Amino acid sequence: MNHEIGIVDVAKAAGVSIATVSNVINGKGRVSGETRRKVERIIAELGYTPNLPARHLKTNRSDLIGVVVPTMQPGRLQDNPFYWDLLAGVEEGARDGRYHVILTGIDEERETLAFVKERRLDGLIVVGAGEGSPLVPRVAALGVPAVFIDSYLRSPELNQVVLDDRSGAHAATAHLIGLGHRRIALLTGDMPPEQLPYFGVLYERLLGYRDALEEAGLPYEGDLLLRLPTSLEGGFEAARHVAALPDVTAAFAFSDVMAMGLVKGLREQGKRVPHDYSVVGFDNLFVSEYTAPALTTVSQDILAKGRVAVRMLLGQIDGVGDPARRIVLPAELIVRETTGPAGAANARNN
Amino acid sequence: MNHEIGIVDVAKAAGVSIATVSNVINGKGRVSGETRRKVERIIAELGYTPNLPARHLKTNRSDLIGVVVPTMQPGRLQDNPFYWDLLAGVEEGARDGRYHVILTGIDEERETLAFVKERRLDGLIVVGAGEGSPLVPRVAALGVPAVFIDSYLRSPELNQVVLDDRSGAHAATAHLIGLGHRRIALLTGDMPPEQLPYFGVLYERLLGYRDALEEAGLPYEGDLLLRLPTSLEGGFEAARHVAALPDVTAAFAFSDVMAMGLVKGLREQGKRVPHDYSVVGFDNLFVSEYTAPALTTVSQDILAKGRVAVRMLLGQIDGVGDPARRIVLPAELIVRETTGPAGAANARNN
DNA sequence: CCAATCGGATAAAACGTTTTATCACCAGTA
DNA sequence: TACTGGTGATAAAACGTTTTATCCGATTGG
Repeated sequence: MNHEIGIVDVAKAAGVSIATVSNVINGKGRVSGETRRKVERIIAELGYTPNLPARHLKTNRSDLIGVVVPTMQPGRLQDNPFYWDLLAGVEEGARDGRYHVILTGIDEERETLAFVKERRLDGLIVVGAGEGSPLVPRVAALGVPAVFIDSYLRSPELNQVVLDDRSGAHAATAHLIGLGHRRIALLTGDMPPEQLPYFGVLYERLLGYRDALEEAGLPYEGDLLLRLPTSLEGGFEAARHVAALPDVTAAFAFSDVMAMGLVKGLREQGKRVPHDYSVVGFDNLFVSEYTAPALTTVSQDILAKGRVAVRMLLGQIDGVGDPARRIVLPAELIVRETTGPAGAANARNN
Repeated sequence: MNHEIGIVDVAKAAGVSIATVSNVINGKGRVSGETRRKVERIIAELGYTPNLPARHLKTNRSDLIGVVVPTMQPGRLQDNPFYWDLLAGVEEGARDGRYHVILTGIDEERETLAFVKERRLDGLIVVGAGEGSPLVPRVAALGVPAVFIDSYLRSPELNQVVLDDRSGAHAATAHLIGLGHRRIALLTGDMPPEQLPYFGVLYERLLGYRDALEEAGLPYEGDLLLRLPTSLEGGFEAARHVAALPDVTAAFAFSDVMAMGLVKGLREQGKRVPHDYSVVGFDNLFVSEYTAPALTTVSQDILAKGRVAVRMLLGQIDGVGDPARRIVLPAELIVRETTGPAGAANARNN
């Protein structure tokens, strides 16, 4: 007799049909104020809670949106405490729309994405799948509303939200140039150059760097690009190379973790920051303000990124919202203590 | 005619009953090798994928496990890049068991947890709900398998996985004592003392600190406890108080972020670490190795925490596994550069 | 006064599975 | 021969919703 109470029990107790109860729950068909109130009272009394799987079977939906992140995708800033904020933004937005978020890390090569169809996911948010990623066509083929974060995909059919990486990198580089630096090393990450466009985020930052050089009439020199992993260790190792490059007085790292590794590495070489070298990072991690010295960096509002993406996705799901577009979020340069005027070291040396 | 193909289509195409198809899918009833192969072939040919909501309706399950985290719970180290690793561990473990993870941040006071029943979640992982939290009885009342992470709940009925905070704190304190420090400031967080036991993690660390003092025959002095927020800012502010405490030569912070704030604050006061003050943190964040100086801290394997928790939960769901227990994971002291012998400053001053 | 409209409610048919009870068949055994 | 037991397969009854088509007044319009 320990039977979960369902819509039929409510109907019976209220003396109405189950269709009416359903209508009350979903606020759909026509039902008089009086019966509505009665049904609602009964629902509360009985403590009825709907059986969502049943509803989902009938409606062919799931009220679930999937967030897909790469588990170990090379070239991503995988060690960053980056995803959490993003996820927090998504989750918050989804919950307002009575959706829930289902998270899954995927293996680029193998993953079949079958669960999307199986579970009848209502939408998908894909993080960090670049232009060349096999994931992109696979997701598109699913026929499910989707939005890509940090992807810079060329197809105008796809919904995207990205940071204005190019402007951010431009601002960072221009800041260094304004301080008198002429040769600025670049820590780009270690993917092969011909693949760089596939990692759109990094490519855009490279473009921003070039923009700023060009604007200042400075040459873009290939030997200033350091291809090392986008990690603390990579940045640390980069210090050796930076120190060996003649006339280089500044470095721009494409992530804060790299920048932190670099600062540490430079110090171990006996170099001081910003006295001997200026350093700029990218991301503005919450710790970047508290490193010593505090890191000059490009800030992005990751939480907002998540919020914007989910809002866009829900719009797609509900059929409202523009057919497809790319939303670009602003990047902001935050000047702290790792950057200073060029020539300080030279002045001392002379 | 654009009809999603279901189990009936497979059955028709294979010339068998739907029951048989169901059996081969689930590997349940008896079905001959021959027909099994035939059905499997048809399934592949037709590209059939099961409709999970339908299955879930029938089986009254969801193959979903929920992860519940506090959104803004006071006293938690909310800014830490902590949750992501935990979640990664959980997700990995769940996926092996064909479960998926549904994430939700909850508002302690308001949240009704209704979605657990509505969606027929198979299990719940609750993070950081202390002994006094209203969440705990609510989860227990749900009657769903659950495991609590970082909770230190007294009830032996509840499944828990925690770090060995007490031993970790003991090791940290003993390390400082071994270096000759006699008065060690403690950055505990800012919850009122009488509520401290509710934040089990912090309380255990306090106990570990006391253990070490007692072992060394040192007094436990209440005025060494600094009640400031468990954040970078809190640690930063603590520096003023630490500097004002007579004869204090070391500090133990209950999180790395606090420790980092403290180091920064001390430096702004003109104090050097570890020359004037030794500092120990807790957590071993991935950045802690790269701060300057590198942080001495207590390390915990957060990924493993997630993995262990989900394994425990799946055991509960499947009915195997011990009825209920508390798993304690080891903590390890990592000595880096923020700790050094006491008396260095005194020696200089004299 | 008849037809048309409308508000309120309902019966019953799905939705795509799993599962229980049953069946047909055959081989061995009494 | 009749019975038992096992193997392979199936028909049909759920599971708890949503939704479509229908119905029954009562009101309105001509």
